[in-house]
Amino acid sequence: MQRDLKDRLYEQFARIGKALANPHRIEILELLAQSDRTVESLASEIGLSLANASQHLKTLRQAALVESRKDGLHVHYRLADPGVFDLCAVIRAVAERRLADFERLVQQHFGERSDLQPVAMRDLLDRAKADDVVILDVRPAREFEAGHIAGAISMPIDDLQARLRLLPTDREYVAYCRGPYCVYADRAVELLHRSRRHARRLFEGFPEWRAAGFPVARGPEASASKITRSSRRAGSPRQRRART
Amino acid sequence: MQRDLKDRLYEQFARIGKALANPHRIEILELLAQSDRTVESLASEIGLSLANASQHLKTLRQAALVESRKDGLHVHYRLADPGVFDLCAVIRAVAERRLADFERLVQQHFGERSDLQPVAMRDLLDRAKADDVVILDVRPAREFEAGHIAGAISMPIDDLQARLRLLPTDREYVAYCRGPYCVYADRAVELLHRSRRHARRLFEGFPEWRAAGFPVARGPEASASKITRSSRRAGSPRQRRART
DNA sequence: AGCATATTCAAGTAATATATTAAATAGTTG
DNA sequence: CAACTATTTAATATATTACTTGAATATGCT
Repeated sequence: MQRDLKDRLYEQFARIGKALANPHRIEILELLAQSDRTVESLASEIGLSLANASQHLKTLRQAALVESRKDGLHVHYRLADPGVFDLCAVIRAVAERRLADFERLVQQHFGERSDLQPVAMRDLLDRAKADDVVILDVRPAREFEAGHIAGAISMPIDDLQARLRLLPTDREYVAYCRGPYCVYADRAVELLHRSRRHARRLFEGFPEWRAAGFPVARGPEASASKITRSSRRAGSPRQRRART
Repeated sequence: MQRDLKDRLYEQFARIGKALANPHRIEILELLAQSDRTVESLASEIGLSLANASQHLKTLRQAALVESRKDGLHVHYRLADPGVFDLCAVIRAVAERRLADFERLVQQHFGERSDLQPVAMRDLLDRAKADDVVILDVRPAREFEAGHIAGAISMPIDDLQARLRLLPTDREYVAYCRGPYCVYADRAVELLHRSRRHARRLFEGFPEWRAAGFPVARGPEASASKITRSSRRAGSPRQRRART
């Protein structure tokens, strides 16, 4: 009964599913959720051959999940719709809740992270409004420029060590990166702790922040030199807020 | 850098994606979003051989999207997590917005539906609170029992014609079914219109209602005989509300 | 024009997925 | 226990997918 119609509708849904049926393609989508990228840039970041990356992108384009724009020699790919990130996010959520293998993997590699008391998005928003915290975007500059948490300062993880002296020691820092399983923010927090600064990471990454509808900004700007010392108690970090 | 970890994480995500890479498996998931079902029941509804249905269910179980429970001769399958319906919903949303083929298909088969002015979930909730409308669940009784919109009356589409006389002519009706592309509610509205009753369909279906957090109920109950005639103007349907 | 670079395309192969058929298992009924 | 039903498993043919390699295309630069 209506079999033909149903088959055709579900065939369309499965086009999306098929595009998500490969680990490298999901990784491509999550990278594109940070910023546009060229084929070569995606291939080298993920460790794919150029031809292979190009083929995956073709698959994704045929499923209408990405779009491309030609710019001279380069072809820039981008997500076709904010809903594409939702796809990744829901897959991740289900994997977290349901896949024992996934949980084990996370436990092995991020088990110690709970000691670092990641900050929730809502809490960060409140503290940012109170100008209570310095938000550090530790992703590559290109991704910061494509979109970042409003008020954040670009401090790519590779430059952080060299630029530490720009960061007053009496402020509190929250670092964020690409997502909950990206280690950039962990490394940043580690570096900041080593230099006796108070720092935590945002639990999520920028795409989750944007998807939640929290304030974002675009473009370069906000050099670290703008960070002022704490106006509250010069020389000593303010009391840590209680978090449960 | 951290390639090995990333590969393993994305491999897990892709397990979910692979499970969604087949039209019949997506259809199985959407059916299970209505109610638990046995293998045989799924196979016959979808038009699959038993062995084939069993294999698809095995795939879904290995991706931890469904669980099974043995009951005598039968094995009942159910969604493993509410997030699994979210997967279907997000895929559908992306298909609707991005796939031209899908849009064309919908236009061809449901193009005339906009004439019927489907009711939005929010509007239905408001009107239900005001006891302004009779909500008819036109899915099979089994699905109604597994969960339905709070206050709805079970009126399976196959019985509707025979039970029409139980429905006062001076009330307004909203019929709903499995989802936006299920035709049961369309047929119900058509039958009700033919018998000069005022009726519209809910745009979405029960799983969307539940996922939105609107009030639901379980179990049999609520026979049609409980429907009272309108207390406002006996004999004539009340004025239609303006909808834009 | 000639060369370099970025990307796509085409062909081939290995691996994986799908559906069919037949056989095996497990539980129920008489 | 035999007959029956629901489900799973196994075996197989076919189709699809993933990655590699090498060639083709397209653009920009000198």
